[in-house]
Amino acid sequence: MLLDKELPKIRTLPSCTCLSILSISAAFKPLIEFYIPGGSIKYYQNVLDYNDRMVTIRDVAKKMNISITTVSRAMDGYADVARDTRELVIRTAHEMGYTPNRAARQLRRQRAETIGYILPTEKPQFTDAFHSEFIAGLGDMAAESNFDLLVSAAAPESVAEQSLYERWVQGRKVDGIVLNRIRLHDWRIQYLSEQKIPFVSLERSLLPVEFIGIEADANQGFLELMAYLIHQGHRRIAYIGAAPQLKIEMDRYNSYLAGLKAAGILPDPVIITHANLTPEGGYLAAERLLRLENVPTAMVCVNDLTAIGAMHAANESGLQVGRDIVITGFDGISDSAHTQPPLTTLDQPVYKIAHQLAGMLLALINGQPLVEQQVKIEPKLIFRKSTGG
Amino acid sequence: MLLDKELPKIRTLPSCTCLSILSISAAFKPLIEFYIPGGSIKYYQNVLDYNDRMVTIRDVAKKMNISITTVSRAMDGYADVARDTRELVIRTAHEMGYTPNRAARQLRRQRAETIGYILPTEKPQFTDAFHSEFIAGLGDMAAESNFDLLVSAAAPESVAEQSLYERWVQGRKVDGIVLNRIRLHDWRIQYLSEQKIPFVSLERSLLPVEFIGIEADANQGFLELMAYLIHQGHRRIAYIGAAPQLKIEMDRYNSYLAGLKAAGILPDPVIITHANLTPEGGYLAAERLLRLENVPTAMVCVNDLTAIGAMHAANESGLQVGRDIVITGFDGISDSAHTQPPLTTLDQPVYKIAHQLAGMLLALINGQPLVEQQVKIEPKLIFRKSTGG
DNA sequence: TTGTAGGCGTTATCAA
DNA sequence: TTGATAACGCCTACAA
Repeated sequence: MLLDKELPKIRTLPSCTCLSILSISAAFKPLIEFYIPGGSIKYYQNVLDYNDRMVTIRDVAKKMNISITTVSRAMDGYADVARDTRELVIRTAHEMGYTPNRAARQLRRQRAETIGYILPTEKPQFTDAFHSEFIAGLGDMAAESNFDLLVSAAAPESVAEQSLYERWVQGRKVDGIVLNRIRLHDWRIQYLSEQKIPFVSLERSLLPVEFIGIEADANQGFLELMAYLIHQGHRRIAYIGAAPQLKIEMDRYNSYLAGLKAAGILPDPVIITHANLTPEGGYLAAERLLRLENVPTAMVCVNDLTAIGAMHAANESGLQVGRDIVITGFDGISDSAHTQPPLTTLDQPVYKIAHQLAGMLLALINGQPLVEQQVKIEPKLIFRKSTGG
Repeated sequence: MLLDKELPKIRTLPSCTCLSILSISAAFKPLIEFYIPGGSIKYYQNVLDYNDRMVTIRDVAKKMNISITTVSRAMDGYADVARDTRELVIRTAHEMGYTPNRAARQLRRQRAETIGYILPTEKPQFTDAFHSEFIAGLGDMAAESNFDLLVSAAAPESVAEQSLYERWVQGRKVDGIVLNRIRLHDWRIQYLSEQKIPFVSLERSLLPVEFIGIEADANQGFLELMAYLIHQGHRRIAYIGAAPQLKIEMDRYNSYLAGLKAAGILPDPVIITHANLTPEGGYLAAERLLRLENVPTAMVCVNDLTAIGAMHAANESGLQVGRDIVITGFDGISDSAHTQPPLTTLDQPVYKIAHQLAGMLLALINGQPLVEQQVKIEPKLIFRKSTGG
């Protein structure tokens, strides 16, 4: 089957990012049988018949007349290979198109070379641009260190979520985990701490556990936003939040309250409401608000998707957003620029945040010292038409 | 280091989906050194100190007093294990929390157990909901067969794209590939055919290569859509398409022309324009159209994102979409329900399409017979406010 | 129907 | 500074 193989052509291999979906459940593969005319049964194995074999470390070693050990160490950058040897090895490997076999390496190293992230959503159809950007950021950084990023989805506080984390941790599917949408008393943080598996998080919890990660400081921007609205003359400002046990909800809600307080406005529980971070949720919440006797003149939403839903509801009620009512978001997802009217929002550099977060996690995994354990980021206020002006 | 380990608790393992990002470039890991007081140097290896070892096939075999062979075959569903043995093995494995080690399996099988998909975009920040759903669909199906899905991004017809496909194919990163956004004369199809690596595609090319995949039939829906617009009285219907070498562009454009023809309307090249499937592109194209002397009264867009951008432009020109001008999309992404006004579109079940596509690819990879090689799907017309009504 | 043994490609240990 | 060798966990040809 193997022909005299031609070596792959020389090519540069720019680093790249790849998403990969994998299943964790045990593999019970269906049996495939072949009924041979003679009557015997064979197991069909593999149809692929590529035209050449993979280039292995042995091929490189043989070509250079050195041992595979040396090749391996040279490639991995160990100090105990002669400078010349290393350079030659790397060049030759490159020319031959050799890439270390990932499976073999993982098997030997007993590391997954993978970091994990579990989307806090019901379905894997994550239509929130926040998630896409977040994943892209994580993935790119992981790729830079030749790590995989494993992503799955599970509803927050569900049984599925718990068993997913357990499987990833206990089954060594991942060497570290990125957390997002932290809850105030988050079992995940406690669990991962106990299991002594490296993790980082966007937002901290209230648990007395050392926080390593990034925190977006909603306060400053929110105060500015509220001040702006109040300066415009708004006194009846509604709030559409998320589940109260979320850290972001607590932060943003508190900032909302602080904004009111700064202007001497008493919060009205009637126009303080909670949705679920989706357009659908925002739509329903806004609909309710708009049916009130004393309709609010502004709606401050906990994220952009909620705001998009709220705008939908407002429009349906015949209100022109930006003129009859004012709506704001939070996140700065790219869609927010193309809503009608474009959405005023607090812009977070989601991609960059995720990128840095993954970097911190990788440092943790590799036992490297972290320059900053706790990073703070200030979202930037972007004024668009949804708040008039 | 290893303590007397407690066996993991019993738990059910529902199948799950995971995205994983991985880098393909050769791994030149930075050297990490340890300066020990004595003066010697040690190589830092692994910080993790989990509390127990992984459960291997040997553990299961030992516990049951049978050979690992039997365990392996029972787990894989081979026919030559006694029914009782198999059941006992599976139950025991389950109880012990045993999951076959993926790396070892891949190494031995010489298969990546991975299918690949390269996003036809510049950046990995895929903000198009179409992509998210497509990926989710692929991933879920892959997961069902315990396959990974490798995802990366490269601009169509770029050098990066070509080298990415080459690396995946030649380096055996994937066992099969899913293609999307087919070009009329698509080098990928020719290349993958030559390399004899299994692949499936959404849309076919014009190349004389056997087509295995799914094709969305734009024609019927588009004709209905055009008929509807014309029935509403529209005579000047603009078209905002994509790059002309795309198969979807050809199909949808032809359907647009057919729709005009059916009503005896001559196409006007001035209001036939091309964008790039993004909101930004749609915005720019629509802006140009709206500056014409003889402004079109309707804009038919090649996809939802283009339509969203077009709506943005129309709104900025002071036009009320649905009343002053009519705009339509294609895809039925979830955002399209929350635009202002909600978008009339041709809805494709993207998730389901991707799911089925991956299923076909897996069958191909496993040498299983395909029930249907060529599947046709008819997008459903969804009328919303963007076309009045 | 079950068990034995060899090897997939890599890295780590130890000796040279 | 280098090389021989033994695992890592799994699958499978072959023998029993």
